[in-house]
Amino acid sequence: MQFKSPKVPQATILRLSIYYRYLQGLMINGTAVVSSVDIAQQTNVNPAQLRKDLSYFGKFGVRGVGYDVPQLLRRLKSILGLERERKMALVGLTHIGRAILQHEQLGQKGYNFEAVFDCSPANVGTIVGDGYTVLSCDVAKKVIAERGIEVVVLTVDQGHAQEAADLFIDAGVRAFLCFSSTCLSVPSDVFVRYADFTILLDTLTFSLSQAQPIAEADRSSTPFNIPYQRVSAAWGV
Amino acid sequence: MQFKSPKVPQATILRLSIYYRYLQGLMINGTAVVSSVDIAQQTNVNPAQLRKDLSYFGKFGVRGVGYDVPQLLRRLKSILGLERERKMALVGLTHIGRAILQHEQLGQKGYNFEAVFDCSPANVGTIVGDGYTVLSCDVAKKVIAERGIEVVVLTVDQGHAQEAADLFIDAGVRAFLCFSSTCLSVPSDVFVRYADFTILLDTLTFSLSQAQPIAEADRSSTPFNIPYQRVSAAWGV
DNA sequence: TGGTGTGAACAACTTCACAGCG
DNA sequence: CGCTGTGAAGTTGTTCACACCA
Repeated sequence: MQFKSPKVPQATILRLSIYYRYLQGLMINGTAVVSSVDIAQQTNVNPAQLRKDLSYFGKFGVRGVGYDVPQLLRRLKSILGLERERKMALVGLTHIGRAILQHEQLGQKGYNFEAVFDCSPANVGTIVGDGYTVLSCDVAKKVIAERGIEVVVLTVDQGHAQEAADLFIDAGVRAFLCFSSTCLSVPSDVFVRYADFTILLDTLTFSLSQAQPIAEADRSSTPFNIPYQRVSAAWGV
Repeated sequence: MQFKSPKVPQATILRLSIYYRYLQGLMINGTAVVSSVDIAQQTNVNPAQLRKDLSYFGKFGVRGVGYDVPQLLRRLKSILGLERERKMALVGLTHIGRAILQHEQLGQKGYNFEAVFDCSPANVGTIVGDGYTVLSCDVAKKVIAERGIEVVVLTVDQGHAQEAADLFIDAGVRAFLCFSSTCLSVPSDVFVRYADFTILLDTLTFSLSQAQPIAEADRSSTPFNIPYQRVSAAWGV
């Protein structure tokens, strides 16, 4: 069944993940069938958008009826590559790093930490979270290879992100979730996603200051003309 | 100096915030002048993109020279609405919530927590982080108004996000940074940004599974044709 | 000369509108 | 009759290429 594989927008993948979460909820409360309009409403998306998103990957629904929840869930799981568990490492014992280690939902979703690294000698050897012994970055290459780690969650201190990324790229890691506000420079076969929420705060601040045009004083700033909010925007754009 | 104010892409605001961070770094190490090519390289953006982004808001550079770092910083600060400090509240004492409270960079950037709320009676009244007394959600309306809180960081447990959002919308809050994976349903004058990094992990997983087309077995999945990586994509799209 | 500013060309993404089918 | 699936139309966003100016 070879599709002619038209280009899949990046934003589609993001939305697929959002649909997936909503469907998991439906599954739990026993809903069997759902329409594109319903999913779309609950995920702040245009119904046609949802159908188009799915259409990139095949046909999933029944005309006049809707989508079978368990079946669509399985298909999405397969598309997103979530059938296999993913082995991750956390690098950098910051506050956020420690919090992420304790995030129960990650395990439920098939994301498991196999190692925790930190470069500060004070932390190496201590035990954190659910019984992880903190490893030195010196053994990165060995441990990454031995434990088959594919994804690194980078929660190092400001300014050490690039250095750490280089180290783990050298160790063979090709996927990074980066929480610092530095932009990483990486080879083109390495994937990076940025999760620095202070950037999102800035966009909120911008929206707020546009919304209440003149606060107190001179503000010669024209209220700039911003297009309507789209879903992808709320997610970092 | 009334601009004709053409539409500003949402993605532009995001990038402005990223440029801002890079310029702060330049400022600290004393660089006086910078070119669009340099900023663009360090932020993984096309130089024309950077210039276009700025052009929505005026003219900032000197032809043949580049941009004056302190001056551009000031202008960006003004555009993003960062001149005034922003009062925030944190809602939900989860692990991530506690970590964010301790995030030093927020204060440096003008984002200050004025209150911490939690609905669990076990937490109310305890002291967390830098001396915050945890407040009950019952007093939300009063406290929000009294302290002039504009932004709520929502770190409640899965499933309580909508409920909490409704409560604080009623209390007058118009900007939310939401860490749970639920999509909120809010009036059109309320701004929401989502910071659920598990969605980003899913997009990483997708990319990984596309990159190594056939892992072990049957996988009838065609390697879908994904367009090149763009900056906004790495930020959640 | 060298780097900005920008209209115009291009590319990506979203929405419409309706055909098609259960 | 209702809801999916999808080409075509429309909209938004990015890149090019070059005029312009210190």
